[in-house]
Amino acid sequence: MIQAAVPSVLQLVQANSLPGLVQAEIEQLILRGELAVGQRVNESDLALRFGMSRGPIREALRALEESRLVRSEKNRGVFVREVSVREADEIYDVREALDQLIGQRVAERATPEQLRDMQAVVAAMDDATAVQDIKCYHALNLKFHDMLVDFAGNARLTEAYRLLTKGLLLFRLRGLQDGGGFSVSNTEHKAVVEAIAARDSARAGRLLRRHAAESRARMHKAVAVAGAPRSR
Amino acid sequence: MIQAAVPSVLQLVQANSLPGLVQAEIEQLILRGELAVGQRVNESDLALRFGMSRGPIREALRALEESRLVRSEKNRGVFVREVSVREADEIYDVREALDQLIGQRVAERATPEQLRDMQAVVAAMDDATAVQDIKCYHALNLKFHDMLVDFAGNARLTEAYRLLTKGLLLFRLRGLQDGGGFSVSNTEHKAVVEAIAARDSARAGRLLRRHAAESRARMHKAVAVAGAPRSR
DNA sequence: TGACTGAAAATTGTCGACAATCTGCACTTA
DNA sequence: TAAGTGCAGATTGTCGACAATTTTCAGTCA
Repeated sequence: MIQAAVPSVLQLVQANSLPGLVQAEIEQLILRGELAVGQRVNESDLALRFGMSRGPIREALRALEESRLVRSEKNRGVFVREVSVREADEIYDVREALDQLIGQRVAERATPEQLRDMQAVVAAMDDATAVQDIKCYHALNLKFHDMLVDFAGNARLTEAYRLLTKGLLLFRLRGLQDGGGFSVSNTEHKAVVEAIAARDSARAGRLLRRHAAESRARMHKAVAVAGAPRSR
Repeated sequence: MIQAAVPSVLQLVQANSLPGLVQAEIEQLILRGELAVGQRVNESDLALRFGMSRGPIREALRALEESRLVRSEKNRGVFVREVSVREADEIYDVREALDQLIGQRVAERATPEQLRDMQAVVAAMDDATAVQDIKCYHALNLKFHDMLVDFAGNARLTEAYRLLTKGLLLFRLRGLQDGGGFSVSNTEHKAVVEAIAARDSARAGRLLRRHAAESRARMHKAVAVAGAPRSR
């Protein structure tokens, strides 16, 4: 059981397939911005980089295409997907609906331990705000929402939500940072956690939806400030 | 433009990649039940069947795995996914949230022509009900919901919704038909279309969500009647 | 100078082959 | 008879090679 908690590399390789592993690897490359948005992804390069043939790479890229992180043009290769403002807006529209559901379910189902975990992360974000450590804050913010969707206890919901989140991450890679207020954001987090602690399902849902809406508004503001970059 | 509306086979093959084509083909095989739920999918067989090597087949299967229509076990092959009652329930939970959003957006955005299309389908379902043509009714029902999500005008929403719908389709393939009432279902459809026609966004959303909830209840009823089949 | 042509290079798409692994079955043994 | 063992066949995982296509770029001509 202790071993299962921290699987060895051997176990990882044995359990997961090679294409699955490189899929995760390439995904990180994209999400960390090491593969630029819009850039073409060269199969041979990746094969060389990971020390394998192009077969597994192609399989991984097909999977990534299905999860909309890359798009593929016949005979021209696959490209890191560019997410437009319009598409980010669409994503937010869906995300608001899902966040409401998440808030409700977490309020209904979160264990006391999970509740403590959430409060801890929110407190950590307060600390990060105090020192103006924006990078740390962002990491914690991602973690917070990841926890929430996990604690909602619905695998399909998690899956759908993560898909959307990746799309948004991809959008942010296009260069615009969050528009100002990140202490504001944590105030919203606190209100959500409070509602969850009070087991007020409806309120938690409403607040988390509103949080998503505010986040979307901040995105729009950032876009406007950035001089309305190419709107496609 | 006329050609674009009905693309020739040649154009299809030129535009879409081979793996993409067989992906769609295999998906149909699964959704039409020709590949039994839980069954192992043999790569060589498929390669032979489609007259190509295993490479493109494997790529297609990876994509299908990402869209959760199959699962893959290392060195053992890929299997048509079995969707449990529990998972179907999870899907419905998400679907309710999305249906509400769909109802709202369609009420806001549907063109008069689209409205007429919806009314026509609902009328056709009435006809199917009159003749007790359950097969036709189901096809129309799928079409109706497909139209709705399209008319909501949000590509990401469409994508997420279709993913869930496929999961539900897969669940139904496990053998249980809808529990009774299918004229009841169309009454709900009519109410939704009415709200849309009245441009009452909130009501359309509420009604479509309720319709999903009723559908879920019918599913549960059918499962209970079918003697609580293995719950995994 | 600028646009066009065409060959060379690079890249993707597909295939067949072989290694690694699993499955089924006959055989052995207690 | 029942459990275990080991071999043969089937199946998946990966690779290197070649065909098809696109891209690049030098050379040509108006």
